[in-house]
Amino acid sequence: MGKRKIDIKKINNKNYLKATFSKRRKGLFRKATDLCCLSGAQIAIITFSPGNKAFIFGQPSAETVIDRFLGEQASCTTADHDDEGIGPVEGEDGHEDLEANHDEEDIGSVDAEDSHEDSEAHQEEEKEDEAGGDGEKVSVWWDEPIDENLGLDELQKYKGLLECLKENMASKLDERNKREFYTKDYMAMLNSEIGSTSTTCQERDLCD
Amino acid sequence: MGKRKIDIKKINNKNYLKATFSKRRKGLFRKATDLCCLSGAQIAIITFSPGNKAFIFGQPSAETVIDRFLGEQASCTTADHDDEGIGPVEGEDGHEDLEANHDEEDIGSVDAEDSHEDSEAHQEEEKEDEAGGDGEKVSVWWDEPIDENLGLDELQKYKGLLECLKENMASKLDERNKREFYTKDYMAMLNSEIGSTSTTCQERDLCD
DNA sequence: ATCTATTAATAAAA
DNA sequence: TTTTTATTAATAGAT
Repeated sequence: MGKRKIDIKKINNKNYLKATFSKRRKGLFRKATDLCCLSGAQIAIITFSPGNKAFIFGQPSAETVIDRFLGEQASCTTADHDDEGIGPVEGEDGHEDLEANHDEEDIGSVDAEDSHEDSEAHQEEEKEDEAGGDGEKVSVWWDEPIDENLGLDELQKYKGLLECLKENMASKLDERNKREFYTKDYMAMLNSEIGSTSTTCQERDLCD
Repeated sequence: MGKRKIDIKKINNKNYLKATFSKRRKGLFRKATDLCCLSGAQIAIITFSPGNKAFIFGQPSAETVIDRFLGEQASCTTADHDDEGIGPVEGEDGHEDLEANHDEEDIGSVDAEDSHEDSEAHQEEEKEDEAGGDGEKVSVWWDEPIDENLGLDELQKYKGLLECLKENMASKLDERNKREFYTKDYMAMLNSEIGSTSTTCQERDLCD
């Protein structure tokens, strides 16, 4: 879509890569915005740039959608012997496929509510340090500090999420690992300090 | 981008909504594919259609990226008094913003590895029930049963994830809720049956 | 960072 | 429906 067609293959020139990632990441989020506004879909996008920086999109919030996804993943079909999909996500149709395995996506009942939710989909906070801010940009809800999205009411969902994750894992672990997981890790969690606000989890090497 | 420009506002016509969601959801995933291939970024997209069906995109897998996101969220800045971003995600640059608050995204060191990963980004599994399958479509890794992605090795990450979530929540809860959360929910988890493979989590009403 | 030539995505029609 | 076409939208390369 430019002055010349490019191959979709790894870009090695660093400057070109940077420019391309920036442009296309914004384009991706814009597409997600449009899709949310048009259809009322809930979408979360987590992007780790080549430099390992996170860019998050979420409608209504990334956490909300992630929780829903993880919760539904864990809530139902946790059998480990069949090879069909999970299929816990069903609103009102009669299908049973969680993923889009065929073209007819599904829509559900949406024509009952009229068009009155395109405004709440534009709560921008994009801080662009460009010179001439002519103010024609509308608000987006991505690129905001994650803490903003982690309101206390989100915590209620984490409670359920953790339970769901537990169930999901429990069904996958063999007895030995189950025992180890439950006893060691959960007990460690219970016994650990919970008052300090800046405890770190040494799963990643990104914070030192 | 069609024969006529459309407003980006809620579509009420059900058939049009269905067609539009389908087309644009595919377009969104295609854009994500391109961005991954071009830049080597890790991306996860979780989409709940208006009919509450989930469509998942993930490179290398949705779970991988989600885990990374939740882990980094929880691992660092869990203070609840300042209004700046979290900023735990730093690869090698000197920046400190987790979210894209300015245009210069960041890239990192990527020119070391040559272009040899456009092939692994195309493991399609899209089961299209179209008549003339001329086989010119390449593989994608979205739309696959989630169980496929939930290999046992993913479970290792959930262990860390749960710890991180715990830390993240602990710093947010006030003492009363902390006590309740830790004692009630975690103890319930510890005491619950973990052998049955199809336990359900009653957080959602999607599975009955 | 902005502009513009060009390709890519897609709304409406077939 | 799926496919085709007329248009708009996204963006590669240049400024």
